[in-house]
Amino acid sequence: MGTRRSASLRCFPSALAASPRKTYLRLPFPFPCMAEERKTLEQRHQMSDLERLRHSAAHVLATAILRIWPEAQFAAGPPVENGFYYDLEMPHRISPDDFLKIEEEMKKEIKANHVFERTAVSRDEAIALANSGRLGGLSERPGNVSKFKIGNLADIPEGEEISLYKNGDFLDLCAGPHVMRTGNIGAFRLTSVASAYYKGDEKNPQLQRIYGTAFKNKTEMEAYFTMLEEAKKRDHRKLGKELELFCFDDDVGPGLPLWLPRGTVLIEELEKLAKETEFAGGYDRVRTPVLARENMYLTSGHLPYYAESMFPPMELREDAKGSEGFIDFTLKRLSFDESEEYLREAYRKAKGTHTSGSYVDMEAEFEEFFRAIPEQQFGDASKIALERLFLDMGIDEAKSKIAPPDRYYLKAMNCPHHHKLFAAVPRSYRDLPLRLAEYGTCYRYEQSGELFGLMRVRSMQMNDAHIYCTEEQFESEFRAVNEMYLKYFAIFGIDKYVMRFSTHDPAKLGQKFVDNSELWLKTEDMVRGVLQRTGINFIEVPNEAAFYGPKIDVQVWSAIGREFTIATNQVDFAVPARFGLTYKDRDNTSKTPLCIHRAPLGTHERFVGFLIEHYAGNFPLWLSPEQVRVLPIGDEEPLVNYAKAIQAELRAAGVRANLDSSSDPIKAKIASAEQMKVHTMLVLGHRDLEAGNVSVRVHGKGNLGAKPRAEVIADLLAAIKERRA
RNA sequence: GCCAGUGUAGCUCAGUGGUAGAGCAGCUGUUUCGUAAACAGCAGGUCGCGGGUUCGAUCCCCGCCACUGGCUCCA
Repeated sequence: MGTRRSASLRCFPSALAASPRKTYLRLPFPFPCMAEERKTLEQRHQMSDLERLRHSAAHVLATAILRIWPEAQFAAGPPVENGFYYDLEMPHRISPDDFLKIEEEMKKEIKANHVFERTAVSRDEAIALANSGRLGGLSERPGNVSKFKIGNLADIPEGEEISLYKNGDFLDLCAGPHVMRTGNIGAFRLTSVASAYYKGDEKNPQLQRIYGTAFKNKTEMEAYFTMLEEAKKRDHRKLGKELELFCFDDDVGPGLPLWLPRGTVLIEELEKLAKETEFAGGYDRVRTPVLARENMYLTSGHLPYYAESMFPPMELREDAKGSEGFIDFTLKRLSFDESEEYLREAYRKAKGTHTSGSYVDMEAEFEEFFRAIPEQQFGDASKIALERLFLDMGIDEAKSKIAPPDRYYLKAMNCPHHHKLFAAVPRSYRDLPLRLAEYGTCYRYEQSGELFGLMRVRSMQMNDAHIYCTEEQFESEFRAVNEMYLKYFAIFGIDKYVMRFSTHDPAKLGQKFVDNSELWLKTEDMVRGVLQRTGINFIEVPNEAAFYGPKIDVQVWSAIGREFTIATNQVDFAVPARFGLTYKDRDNTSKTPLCIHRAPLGTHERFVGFLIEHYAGNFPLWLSPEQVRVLPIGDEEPLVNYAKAIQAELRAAGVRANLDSSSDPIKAKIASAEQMKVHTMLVLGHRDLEAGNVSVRVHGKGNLGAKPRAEVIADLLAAIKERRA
């Protein structure tokens, strides 16, 4: 059996949960930025000038730190999308207060304009230097071995040249490339400290990571920081509070957003858009509950491997302590036919010893145990190990504690429910394609450290649908889905996007991927063909497919150039079979449909978060939480009546129009409307009343002058109907 | 979950080992005004929560919770 990761199900939209922090730190394909992923020589040659410069800046950073803390041990210091970092270990905890001091040392190093000298050494020479503490140091450091460098050396394949780089006194194990001289680093700044595991593995020591950025010159660096300022101003968490869109509350729980009326408007407008689009595309709407019995998730395969990302189950029987379903499932997965009875007993024993522990804890422990045993040796060795581990409790006693549980889980995805709807009615080929759409709310127990405003939440509403179709229908269905994406991009003014098309790894058929080479290749060809023929901007990413079929992650860029992964589109030719979904074909045989998972708007939470940044809170009229505010100048009765009549007319036509009847002066009324980014302000004074006009002021555009009332209202209605930008 | 930082009024933020302030918002008056803020008064806080040190803690220490920046994770 595979590792936990490869065995885990990548059901529906993996990307919905992707951290934007991480996604927008990703370098453009195909250059991987992760230090943990060793770059090939070829990739190193492709390093851009800026990346070289930043990589060199990392060496200068290390040099500076050693001047202050000579005992520091360095691990890896690569360039990343927005700068560079260097990981290090030392007793002193670096804080931003130390930055000034470090930057001063860095400046000296840059001013000295040292050459980056490259030397090739043998592995033995490199190891000797590491043992003397020289690698990642300014001089030899007896007793202070360059331990991380030794670890890095081990990752260099035999036959690859081992090179060192030296700038001034600082000597480092490094494959390069670098700029010519330290003086080529035109501008730099340290930006933050963080922690990171050595080689990205949580079993390794935790290191201090110093982040910085560097540029050719000061002007470019200033532009970068200006962009960051703009991003800060557009931060969806800040705007969400200021514009009264959503909030969080401790008593409700972390990661559970509460939607205020203004934010609810955004979500409902998105729903309206999706409903119209999907209705036109032949979708049927369905509704399913937010929870389901454990058994369904055993069928789908989400339990036990996904359990830790689901909210703990609700148990309807207090005495429920065992999990027959889990045992069945585990046995089925592992094919332990011979030792089935034995394992059952062992597991019951284990359960018995953990009566107070939670199901999830128990399960994790059990699984960890399984993983520890190499596949080939599972037979006898497993029996012995199980026996040792789960020895104490007698079988009878364990049995007596077991009662079949009735356990419910909050749904983490909608697909299993939809599969049940497919199965609810006998299906014929005439019913296909069947497109079931639901904006179902899903609950995922994201780790506390992952939560991030609306971008990573624990309750999320997905713009979800599953399309069940035949292979013959696949192309046109898939094409229609892609066209839907493009339509949405046009509406939201998203002019930069890329579809990351992930395919399977032929070497991992049967392990990471469903073992049906023919179907994979066929489906991938279909997907590739559609992408090519529709002229969609896509890149192909090998080996990253979902286990049950190829997938497409949709990445978009906001107006200020930050990248978000908002949606995933996946082809599933495996799970419908697990659910036994079939339709009767023309030839009276039962066949299993293909399933396309799609959610063009992703989760409404993340999409709204994206839109807040994209529009900087200045939503187009159709989306605007408050489309119109009527502002009478003064509160004399005839004027107020005129204002009320206009508001009523707009409301009757479905426009979100409010009236500011306070006694504030008109300047103050305008100021507060502008502050809330009300799209259109209708200013009414005596002159307007007498002429039957309204004076129009649009947020961000200022006063547009007086126009006849009927004309203004007609214009507003047209702009809303067309979803004008 | 891990590392680090932060937590004072609805919001933005001052502040102190002797139980707290400002601006905006809110409320009540006055003001009746033509495109980003008229004036006055009032009210508003268990200083995140729980322990500890102290004669006394919002301040110092410990634990917890939440948020922020990263790491890990992400069907």
